[in-house]
Amino acid sequence: MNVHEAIQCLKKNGFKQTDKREDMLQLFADSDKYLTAKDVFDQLKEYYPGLSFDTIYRNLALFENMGILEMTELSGEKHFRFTCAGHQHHHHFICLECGKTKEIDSCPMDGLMENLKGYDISGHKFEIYGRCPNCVE
Amino acid sequence: MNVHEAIQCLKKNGFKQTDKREDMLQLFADSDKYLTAKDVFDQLKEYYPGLSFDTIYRNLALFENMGILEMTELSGEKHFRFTCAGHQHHHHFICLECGKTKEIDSCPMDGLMENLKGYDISGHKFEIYGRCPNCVE
DNA sequence: ACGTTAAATCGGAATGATTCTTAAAATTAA
DNA sequence: TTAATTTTAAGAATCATTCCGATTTAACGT
Ligand SMILES: [Mn+2]
Ligand SMILES: [Mn+2]
Ligand SMILES: [Zn+2]
Ligand SMILES: [Zn+2]
Repeated sequence: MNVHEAIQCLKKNGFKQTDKREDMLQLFADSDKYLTAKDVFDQLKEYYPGLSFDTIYRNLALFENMGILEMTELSGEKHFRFTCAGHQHHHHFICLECGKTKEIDSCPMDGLMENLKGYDISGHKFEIYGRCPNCVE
Repeated sequence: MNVHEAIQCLKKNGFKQTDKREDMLQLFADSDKYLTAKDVFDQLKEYYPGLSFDTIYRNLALFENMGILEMTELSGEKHFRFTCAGHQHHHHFICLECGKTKEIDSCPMDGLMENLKGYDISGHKFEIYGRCPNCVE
């Protein structure tokens, strides 16, 4: 998924193409990082002086609903990143300093379902936290 | 860890034994569930009509600092449960309806460290979400 | 190009969980 | 009994997020 595909996805579902949406998506496309609403706001604010937080939150929620962004909650804040696509289900190491991620290709759910008969599984979360080599120096 | 041990842990560190602390701990000891501050408040409120939210939050934070409770954040709210001890590191299935947990004895970090050379790993989270057999009916 | 309309944005107010304050009253540990 | 800690009270503050009414804009048909 890239910015262009994301925009097409929006239009296909009756949502409008706006400069702010494009710029928000471009931010994520460029970064491979988990960003908070504030991160996004701060970066777009330079180009859109009158920017409202509502616009950020509304669009982040929209993008998440559309499957364009994926979200995780870290220390009480929602963090978003471009949805990983193109290969199989996987998980992430997340740098708590810069938000950068590294893919973990295995999924701990593999071979675990037989232990959970009778349970209705709606989701799972596997994340590794720390500092990436860059942030370690 | 049980209520008695938790109380000893508190006293050893200069904190006092109070009825409310005992009752809070007993709630967790009895339930094997993740509870929110509100859950705890609502249950204790019956016995302590003048109970303050401040007391709940203060003691939950204290218990967490002491390692008596463990915490996870689910949809923006802190959830606490009695710290699992007595056997090796493990993870949990968490029922999103009633908070009940089931132990998952494997850890997805096993054999994963060689993929993360150069990373400084400070933690990880593996949780499975859904409905427990009781809540499925 | 123009008008219509639904969608998007803005600015600010509201929300909800949590934390913090200060002072007085209650409880605990010695 | 005394001193230290805990709790209450009542509230204010914080912070991320959501909601609202008014205004602007993108998309579509003419
Ligand atoms: Mn990925
Ligand atoms: Mn356990
Ligand atoms: Zn980093
Ligand atoms: Zn359940």
